[in-house]
Amino acid sequence: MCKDYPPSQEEKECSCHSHVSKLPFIQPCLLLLLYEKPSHGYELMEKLLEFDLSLDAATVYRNLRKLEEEGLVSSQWYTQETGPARRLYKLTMDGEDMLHSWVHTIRRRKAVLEKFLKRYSNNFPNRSS
Amino acid sequence: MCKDYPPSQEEKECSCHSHVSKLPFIQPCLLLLLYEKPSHGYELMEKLLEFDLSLDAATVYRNLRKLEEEGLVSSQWYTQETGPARRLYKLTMDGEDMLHSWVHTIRRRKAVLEKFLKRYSNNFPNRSS
DNA sequence: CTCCCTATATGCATAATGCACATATTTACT
DNA sequence: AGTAAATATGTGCATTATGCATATAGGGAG
Repeated sequence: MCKDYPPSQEEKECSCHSHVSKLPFIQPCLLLLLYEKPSHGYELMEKLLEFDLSLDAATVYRNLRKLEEEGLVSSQWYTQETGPARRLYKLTMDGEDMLHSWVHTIRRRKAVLEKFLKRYSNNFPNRSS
Repeated sequence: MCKDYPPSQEEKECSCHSHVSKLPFIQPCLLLLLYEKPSHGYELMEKLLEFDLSLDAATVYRNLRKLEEEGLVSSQWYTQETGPARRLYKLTMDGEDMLHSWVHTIRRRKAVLEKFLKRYSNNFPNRSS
């Protein structure tokens, strides 16, 4: 892994791009969902299904707390409605910058997957669906 | 994570697909490279750069040993040429089946990334490069 | 009164990785 | 000859991330 991961706000990307291969996809998904609408963990857990992400509650809550530690989201308790208290998260400015940064990584990652699939097709032309 | 990961040889895919998000990309890359040509760890380490994968030697060697435990590759010491002995790996029949199985996962993973990027573009139309 | 859904959180075992380090062979340079 | 560097594989250790189980608590349905 390179030294400057996660990418700084100045560079918007790290220099070696090695994290393309270990993309912790839940993080950019949370940032995008929170850009669209402030939300809480339990709701986000369900929305993550749209990105084929597993719905383990512990993982979602811990990732949200981690994003908050990094200053990418902020939270406050919300008890207006019925039911248990919710921790309502919203995206910060740094979080929005990080979202844009992630997009570069994800585009590159997509290109790598395409490269793999093309190379596979070259070896197995009959299986290229 | 679902119970039937990795996918069995019968099903070719697991049922919940949650591993799409945690794709250990080094494994399918090793299988594809070994389909193209039997090789050893040090050489594979360099070829993995083509797929943007970090070149930590320990990770490569340990993944190869793991693939061998699972019966997807086989190895034998090779001392014909000059230099230190090499452990020469080649793909097994099960390994080739697993490679085909991985392709389904990677295609789905690619579709998820495209879904993310499209959703991002909807939110930031000016940034859609 | 109990069960289930909503909502958040912690503890523990497991798995995977990065880095440092160890070892051995051969080549290249001084 | 001596020493550094490239080739080649491997282990040990600390860190990190995850899944699963569990705990807690509010509120609605039967």
